[in-house]
Amino acid sequence: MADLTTPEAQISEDPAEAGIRSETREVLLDAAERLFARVGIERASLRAITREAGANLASVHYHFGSKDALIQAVFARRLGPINRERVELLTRLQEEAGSEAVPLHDILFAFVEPVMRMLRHRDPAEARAAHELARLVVQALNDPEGPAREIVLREFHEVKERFLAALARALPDLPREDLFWRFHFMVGAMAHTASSSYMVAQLSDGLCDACDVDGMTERLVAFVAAGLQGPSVEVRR
Amino acid sequence: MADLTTPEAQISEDPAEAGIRSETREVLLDAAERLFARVGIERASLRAITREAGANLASVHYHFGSKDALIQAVFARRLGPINRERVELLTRLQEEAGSEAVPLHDILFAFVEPVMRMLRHRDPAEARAAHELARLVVQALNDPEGPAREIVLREFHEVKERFLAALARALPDLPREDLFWRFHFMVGAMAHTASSSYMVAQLSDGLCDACDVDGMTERLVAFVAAGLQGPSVEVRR
DNA sequence: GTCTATAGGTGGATAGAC
DNA sequence: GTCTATCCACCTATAGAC
Repeated sequence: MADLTTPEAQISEDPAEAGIRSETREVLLDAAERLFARVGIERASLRAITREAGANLASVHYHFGSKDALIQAVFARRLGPINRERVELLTRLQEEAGSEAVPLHDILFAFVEPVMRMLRHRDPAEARAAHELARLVVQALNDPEGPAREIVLREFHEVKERFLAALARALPDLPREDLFWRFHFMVGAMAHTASSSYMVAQLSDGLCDACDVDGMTERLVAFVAAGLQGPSVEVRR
Repeated sequence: MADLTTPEAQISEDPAEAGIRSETREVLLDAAERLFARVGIERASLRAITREAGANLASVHYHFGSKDALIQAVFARRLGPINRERVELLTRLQEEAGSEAVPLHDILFAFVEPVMRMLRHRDPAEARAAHELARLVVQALNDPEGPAREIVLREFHEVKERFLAALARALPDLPREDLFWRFHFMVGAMAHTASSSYMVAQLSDGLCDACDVDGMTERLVAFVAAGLQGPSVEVRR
């Protein structure tokens, strides 16, 4: 992160080697991610990770400083691009809309698309890895003592603010209190879908196809849109 | 579980002692639950649990056989009653409805009420414990190698089947494929709400009150009901 | 930057006295 | 049923040679 001098840059001049991109740091991140998905973050020992990476046990401490820092790096590497893209998509929509509010459906789509694109990956192994990453994020979010929770929340912060503002404009008649609650319900539905969509396949005995990411996305957006637009309830206090 | 002989029964004749219910087994379960919530399941060592319980390290192995068995017992003890009550509430609704379909709102309410009742506990410490239990359940569900996942799924199985059937009757025009997907979205919204409702308070800068469990429940049910009843999307394959 | 060796600690489990 | 003492596997982290 603070690696501004990039002392490795002068080494790999070989074009073939540059194509393979097998720098230890990256290989370690890949291996860690794979193992986190397979056995869980806590249970993935540095010994197992470095073995998987074909690297030395001490290399993790050289490149990251600690296991916790490695964990954080794994999450930051994935979540950064996704959340940046969410914000960029929304920005583009707002530019197109000019002084109008962005349509609800478009906002929701911009929110889920960057995640769903990962799940839709052509390579089944990559798609599976994406599902497991989503699962890891939910796991991290529900582990208050875990080292990844903070990263996930920080990476999500700007997304949350921007999309809440956009939703407030798209749903001008919805009381702010309802907006916050419904945003929360929406995040829950989406997180559970991204992390456990395979469950729908077994729940429906194969009728629903979790690999049909586009269909899943459309259904999810439709469900959430209907929920957001529903009537406000009278809440007696 | 297979404790049919109950060899302890002959011991505590004292009425005062019976009221306190301080049998080691139960004390261990309480202590474990408390520690799981505080530091996470994996990070709660048997040493810390038995210290918290005022019991001996070896007592866990005597009463449960292993740490994994203790973990499973903690979850089973809580989830059993909740899920049994969900089913009972639904059964009662169906008896009242006779040959009619149970109204959607009532079905949803029966689904969430037993969970929300825990969160609404008068004692703030108990209410907090309930939130953390919900968080533990979500955590367990997202940890494929964890010993609690299987228990959670097994305890939920009958609930799932019963409520899916009831929803199918309440929403006769909804294609089955949509029903499965929307049920999944619903579970996600509810799980995230039960486990992380405190986030809404900080998200809304205090405007939303996560302690107002009744208001939260009504909003959640309204959101999900609107989502379930929304129009089916045309999905191109 | 990589690797070996090892320090220093904690974990779950169990044998056997009481 | 309870408790002590102990086994042994495994972990992260680091020092220091190359």
